[in-house]
Amino acid sequence: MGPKERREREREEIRGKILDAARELFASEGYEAVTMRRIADRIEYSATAIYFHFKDKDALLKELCEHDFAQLAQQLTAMDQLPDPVDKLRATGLAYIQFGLEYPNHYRLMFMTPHPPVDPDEIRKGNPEEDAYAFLKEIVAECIRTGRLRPELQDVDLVSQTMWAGVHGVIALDIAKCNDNWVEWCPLEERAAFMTETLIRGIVR
Amino acid sequence: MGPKERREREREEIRGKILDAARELFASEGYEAVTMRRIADRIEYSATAIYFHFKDKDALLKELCEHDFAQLAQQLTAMDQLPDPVDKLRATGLAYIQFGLEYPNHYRLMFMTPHPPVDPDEIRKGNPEEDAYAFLKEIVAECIRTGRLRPELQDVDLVSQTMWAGVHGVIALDIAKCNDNWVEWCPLEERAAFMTETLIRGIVR
DNA sequence: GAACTTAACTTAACACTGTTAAGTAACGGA
DNA sequence: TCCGTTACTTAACAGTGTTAAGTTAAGTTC
Repeated sequence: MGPKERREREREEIRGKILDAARELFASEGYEAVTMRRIADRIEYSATAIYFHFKDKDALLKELCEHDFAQLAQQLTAMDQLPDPVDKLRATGLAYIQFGLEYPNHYRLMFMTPHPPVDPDEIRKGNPEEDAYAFLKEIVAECIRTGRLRPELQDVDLVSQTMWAGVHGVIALDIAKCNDNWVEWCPLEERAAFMTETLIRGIVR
Repeated sequence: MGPKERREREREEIRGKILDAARELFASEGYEAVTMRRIADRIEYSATAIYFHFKDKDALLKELCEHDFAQLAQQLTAMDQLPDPVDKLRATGLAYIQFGLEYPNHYRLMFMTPHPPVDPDEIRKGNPEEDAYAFLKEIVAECIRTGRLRPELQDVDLVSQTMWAGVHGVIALDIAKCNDNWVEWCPLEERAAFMTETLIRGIVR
């Protein structure tokens, strides 16, 4: 169906090129350090060309984050195959920390930087395939349902948010303070393992 | 002793004015949103005048952070009067979260933003009066010494860093995600209490 | 008391940022 | 062939942190 579709495809292609260049630069140097002009240089366009594909720099970031959120959710759902729900919980926590360790700059933008609230229209939560928090909640709910947690723990959100905060604390503190010679840091894997283990010990029956 | 000291005093005075203006603006609007020119406007000086008192914008931030670190340590040490070491640990965790809640913008700069490593010369750690981490370590050490923790837990740093990461996770996630309508957040006090309680239950004998 | 030095500034400017306005060249459809 | 749309470019704007050069007042020295 002719040139109309070809142009659509070309447009999509350069959009992708912009995203790729931005992802690479953001990931290696951080959002603030990267300029529109440098992104444009990478793909041999002028800086203003980007504005024909994205509203502004934040829109670029937002799109990348959405992709990363989905990727995180996908990596976590791999833990769903474990038979024991408490094992699932532990493995999910460790996988979460690993994600942060692997993509620290993405993690910073996703979870350590305040964002404007999401437009209620385009909120599409609850699908564990795309929503890591929904996945976590499902595991916690399963732990409660099968009687693995202390009987007074019935608030799925409270338990989920605390597990999340725990692993977030480990990786976020590491990202912000890894080259801080004030504290003699234990190896990250040790801290990750001990955090998940301690939280789980604190909630299981 | 004459005009020399008066000038020294005057210099100190405007230095303080700059710091006060910067603190107020940083705290209410965040570091990046505040410009040197606006700080200068507040105290009715030109922007360049600031550079006679501080090397650059980062130096301003660094000095403010140092002050805040000391204030945090001071607030935490108030918990030292509690008789029971485990109670101390719990109260310290809650006080830490309260500090973050009270000064979220300071907290962001202190603990959620990567900083260049501290110059080894001017590192002055270990004094619990000024060093919150040293204070935490002392409490954990006391818990271990008095046999309140599980016997296999002998690494003071690992336990301290995990307690820290836990409360950091609660407040850091709240600061970054408080206006995120994706997740239905439990009240912060609930999350704070449950985190400290769960971690403590996970480490006590 | 006049001349000189120094400290504490101010104004002007630089190199950069994200972003927008105005202009241009190529292409598809009538 | 003309026209309008699309996809861009160059030039420019307002704003940033920071520096260079000029100014003014005070203190010091002869």
